[in-house]
Amino acid sequence: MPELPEVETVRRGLEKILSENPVVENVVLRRPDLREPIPESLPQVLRNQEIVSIRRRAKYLLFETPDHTIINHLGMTGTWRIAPPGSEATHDHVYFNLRGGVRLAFNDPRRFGILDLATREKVTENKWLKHLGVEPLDAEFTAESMLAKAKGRSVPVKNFIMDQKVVVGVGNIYSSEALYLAGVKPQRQACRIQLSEWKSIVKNVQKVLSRSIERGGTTLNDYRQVEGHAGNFQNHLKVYGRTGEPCRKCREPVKMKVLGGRSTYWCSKCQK
DNA sequence: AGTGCGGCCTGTCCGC
DNA sequence: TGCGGACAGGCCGCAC
Repeated sequence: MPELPEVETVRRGLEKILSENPVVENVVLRRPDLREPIPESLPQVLRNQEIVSIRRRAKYLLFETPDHTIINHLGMTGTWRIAPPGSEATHDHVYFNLRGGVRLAFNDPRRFGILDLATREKVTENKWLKHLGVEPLDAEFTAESMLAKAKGRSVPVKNFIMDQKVVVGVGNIYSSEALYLAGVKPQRQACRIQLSEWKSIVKNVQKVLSRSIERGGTTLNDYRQVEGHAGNFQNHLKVYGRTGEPCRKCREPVKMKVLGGRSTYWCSKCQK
């Protein structure tokens, strides 16, 4: 589920809680087999450690102690929440008991999430992080660099901008949304996109991600902010999930087609 | 090397 | 109402 805006929203929620309760007194692993096993050493490594910062890289949350980084991916259905005594839930796989009495719970029904551990000095070599491309909200994400990377790439531009080795954080929802705003058909081959079109795609990827962060992300089913609130950006989606409904600009019914195994939405009149 | 597909899991929804 | 099947926002690894 969660793409960059949802992960960033969760990061901000966790940052608020951890700035007031920074010490993890202990960790409880209730179900350590997520997509890959949670490292057995995690509880002992985190015991009585201070979380000095919580960062985001791509769709990963990075909890940093003085010596270690905890790497967490929400998968499709992962959530963090404050879990007071008595609020235990099915699929609560991990608890962080914070000094001060707050308990954080990681809940993930589909268990596509990731919880991994690295030393801070080796974190960039971690298997989940080492191949990641550029951050879309950073200055290095430019039309010129996308044009260069797309050379020789025949995949649809929509799948290309979802490729985490190219640019991170853009998933199935925001790729369709950004290409709609840019007026570019999602099925066009990446290598055929002109520089002027890349300029619009870059600008609109940044715009849609920023606006979704401002609205606390997109909640379709599972995604929740740490405080339990739904996001709001689902009310601002232009094409995603709107098959057959009128385009908000030209009233043409929105089209849907599976590209690279993922549902893709576009307006056949507004996107060239 | 690049591409496309299967697999990982569970929950929900739709049609019969 | 019950059941089977399709589908869901991610990402890796594998064949071609």
